Amino acid sequence: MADNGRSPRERYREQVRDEIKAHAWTQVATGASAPSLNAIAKRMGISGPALYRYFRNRDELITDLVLDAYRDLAATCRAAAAPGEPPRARLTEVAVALRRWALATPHRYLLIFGTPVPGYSAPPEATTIASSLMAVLVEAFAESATPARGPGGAAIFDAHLGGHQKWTGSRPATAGSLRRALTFWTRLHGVVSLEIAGHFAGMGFDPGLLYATEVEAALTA
Amino acid sequence: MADNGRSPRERYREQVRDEIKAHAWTQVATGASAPSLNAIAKRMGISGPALYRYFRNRDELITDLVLDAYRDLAATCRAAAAPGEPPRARLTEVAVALRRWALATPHRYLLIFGTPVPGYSAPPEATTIASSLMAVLVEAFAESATPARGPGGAAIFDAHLGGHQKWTGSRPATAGSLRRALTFWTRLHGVVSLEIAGHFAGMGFDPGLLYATEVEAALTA
DNA sequence: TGTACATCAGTGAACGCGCGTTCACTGATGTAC
DNA sequence: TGTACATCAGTGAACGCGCGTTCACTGATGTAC
Repeated sequence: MADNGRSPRERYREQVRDEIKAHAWTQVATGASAPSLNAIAKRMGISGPALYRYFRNRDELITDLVLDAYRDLAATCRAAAAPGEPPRARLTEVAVALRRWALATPHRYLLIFGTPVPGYSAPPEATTIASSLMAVLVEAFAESATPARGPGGAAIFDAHLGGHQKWTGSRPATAGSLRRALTFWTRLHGVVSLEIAGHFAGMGFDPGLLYATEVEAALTA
Repeated sequence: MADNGRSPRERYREQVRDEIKAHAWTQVATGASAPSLNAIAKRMGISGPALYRYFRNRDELITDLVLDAYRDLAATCRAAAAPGEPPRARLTEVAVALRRWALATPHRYLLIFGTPVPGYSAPPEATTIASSLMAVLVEAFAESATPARGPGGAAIFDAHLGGHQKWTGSRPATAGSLRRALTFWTRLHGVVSLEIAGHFAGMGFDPGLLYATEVEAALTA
């Protein structure tokens, strides 16, 4: 809509780039650990080399996909954490949004958090966005009523975390909030990733219910 | 050692099969989502088609790798759960063994629990072995002093689990034990899989310490 | 112990395929005067 | 408004490569008499 000052050519470029990425996603979605330039071109009714006008090479395409996925997930989680509500409700909603996002586009989730794509290494920018995602959790836990200096091991880990807060991005948080955000995150990922990979398939129970239980437990503990 | 009655030819066959699989593993370990028959053959100083004497096709090789990995992991976990000790100690040791196993051969862990190999679907036997793995946890939790009918959501999930115990294999267990085993497992996986995929890389803290904290929390909760 | 035969591991050529990427090119679109 | 030029999207041919898989074959090993 807001084509602010960009030339028609620039707008066209971006449009085609987006189209390429869209095809890349559907390709990844239908099996294929990583998208193939030639296959995308064929789907678009375009010659293979044409894609090199838009992406320097395959890695750059993947990088773009990864960053887009990260950004979208971060935005989704941030949107889910409505600032008005109490922290616990916010965290629950973030958790729900995360699973919904993962189930809607499992390949996207797996591209980020699954087995690393062979021969490809994520750009540093990805880490930055991941941090901003984590920040949503950290902030909520920081506001949380129970600072929850847990017993035993948790205290040790909190102490250990003292010098390692680079990953929250902006303002510092207590070690306890960092730890809670981190373990909250790993617990969500544990359930979601196993569900997506189909490891609950033969077990008969409802993964959504397991998830809800786990989320509640993680927030209560 | 115990070459019980097997003909020399049979022993040779098995030996070569093992060698092929060994090469497949090192290949998977050095990047490559799935092993390539031709590449393996080249490494073995053998022509490509020769492998078809030992595996019907590529899928059969992968299946063998997957099953071997499952079996090895199950055996490792079972061995770690020394029957003499109290359940809590056993569970801790299983957890430690699991992470050790995963870190020693990340590709093996990821082949089982990571992004599914495109175009390949695990054989039903894999599920069976996975169940036997889970049984180790279930048994320990069943013996555990605190049957821990958790508050709220846990009770709901326990009720839900009522009709879905097919995955423990042999003797039935209480829903509470199943649930605890299951969530224990998802929590371990959450940390281990993120660590292996390199998602703690930029964060500076010690993943082992996080893991220990998480294990303790999971057993205390 | 020796010979005849069956088994079967491994070869080399060939199949069709898809991959990423380069190159010199055509032709349309935009820009400057 | 029209012309000259520059930009740049897209093409088609070609590169070398690796993939899984089949086929007819050679030659060694094991088995039966």
